Amino acid sequence: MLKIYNTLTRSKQEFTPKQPGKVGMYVCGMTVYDYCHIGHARVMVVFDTVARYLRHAGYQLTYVRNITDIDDKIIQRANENGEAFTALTERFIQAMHEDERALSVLPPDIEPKATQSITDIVKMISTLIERDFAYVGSNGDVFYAVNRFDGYGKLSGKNIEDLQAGERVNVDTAKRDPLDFVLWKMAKPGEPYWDSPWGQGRPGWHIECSAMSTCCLGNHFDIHGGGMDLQFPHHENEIAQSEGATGEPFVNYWMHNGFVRVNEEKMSKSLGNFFTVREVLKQYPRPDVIRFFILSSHYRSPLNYSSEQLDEAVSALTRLYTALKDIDVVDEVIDVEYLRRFERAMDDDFNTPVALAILFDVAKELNKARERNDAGKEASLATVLKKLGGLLGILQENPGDWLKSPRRVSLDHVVDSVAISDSVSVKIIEKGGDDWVQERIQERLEAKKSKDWALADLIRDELNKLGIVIKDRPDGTTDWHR
RNA sequence: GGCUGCGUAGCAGAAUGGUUAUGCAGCGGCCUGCAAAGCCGUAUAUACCGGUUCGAUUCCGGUCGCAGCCUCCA
Repeated sequence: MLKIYNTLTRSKQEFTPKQPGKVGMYVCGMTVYDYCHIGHARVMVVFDTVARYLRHAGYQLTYVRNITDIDDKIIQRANENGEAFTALTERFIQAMHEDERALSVLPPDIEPKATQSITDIVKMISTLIERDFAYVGSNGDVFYAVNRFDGYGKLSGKNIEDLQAGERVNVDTAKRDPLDFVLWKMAKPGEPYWDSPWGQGRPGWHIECSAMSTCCLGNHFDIHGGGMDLQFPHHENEIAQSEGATGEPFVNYWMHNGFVRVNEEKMSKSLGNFFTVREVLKQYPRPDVIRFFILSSHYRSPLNYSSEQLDEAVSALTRLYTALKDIDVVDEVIDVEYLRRFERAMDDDFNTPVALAILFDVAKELNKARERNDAGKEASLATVLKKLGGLLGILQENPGDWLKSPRRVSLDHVVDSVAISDSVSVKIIEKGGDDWVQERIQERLEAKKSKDWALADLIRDELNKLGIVIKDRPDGTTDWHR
């Protein structure tokens, strides 16, 4: 039985979809004016993993993740660049999709864009005005009247009085109440705009998610996710808008992922302490590495970013891929025991650290089977391991290739480029090309044959220095990996 | 200031009212020409102070420390 921690109730609850067997999930996606950073990667990977698991659990899932392609920051950035805002957003949407692919993130089923949902947004605002939840302010902007909505604050655990007490000084006089937020913003000269009953303008940030989610999934759906920081005000406002407009409950389960931190501090645009996905991929080019790093802590916990952590992910994955090496997986999972343990972990609010620990248990038993030459057991355990890895979006590459691929790229002495994915190309270590390695290994085998251990060890040391590890097989051949 | 949440071994990171998490790093052994990988064994922990309990790291209260939201932010 799947349990999900629901921010709304601050507790783990058994998951019961509205309609048996079907799940609707909406996740707040990116505002596309810059490259995705590791914090964005966490959202993508976490909810991709949730989606994979829900499907594994037998649900027919509709996964919606929106794109915010119009807002103040986009307009500002486009102006700075002297380009059309659409050119800017198109470029970064493409970059985002490249990053996703490089992280083995499967595309959501629907990816609505704010600019393509203006009709629905306008319709929802009209309804809110009709139902007296919204009004036109003295400057022509349309605002949501927060005090009209009784449940305001139920998600973030805030109450209106506290919020009013903590108000900032610069009060927008166009609003009736400082807590009110904008639904439709009038365009200033030169700004992009869409026609509406209230004049030419653009949607506020919060309304687009209300409109897009209810349009794609219905007025009332199962899961809504996003980063912790969206709890307030974004998701609180979404509830106010959607429930105000439809009169129905909006979302049953709210899921929020924790932040990525750098030196115990939130990674964010405003602090400027962020690493973009493509930056990190240059050093750790394999999709599995960043995914493993992200999934190695629970999605609600903080995740500290450091190269040590990514190095550990590389080591851990090397162990798993080493276990999988040279085994043909069979079609069907026979070792159901591990699958059940894995499901028990994932059923407990998507406990990926425990799920990963189970992969290591499988690897250990697999290695034992290998030691006693039990090929049948090896194959069946390799099958479970790959299957479980697949549910987490890892371990799907050919183990031999993976182990030989540069997955922790030293930035020193590099020369040649090699394409890793459509967004990333990585430089290979000088003198470290595959052919060169093969030659050195051949030389070492000759030295070994003539029992010139000193030379053999010298060659091995040289290879080690370049990050290449060699392994003499019992049959006299030598294997290697990076 | 108001509201959340957190504090587990060298590091990362789970879990639990009484019994091995797991990975990396360490130590001893097997294997190996020596290694590597793998296997076997092994050490190190629950911020602090009280309370509840036969027993608390786990529940409750307090102290200290950290993070987040309250303003755009995943």
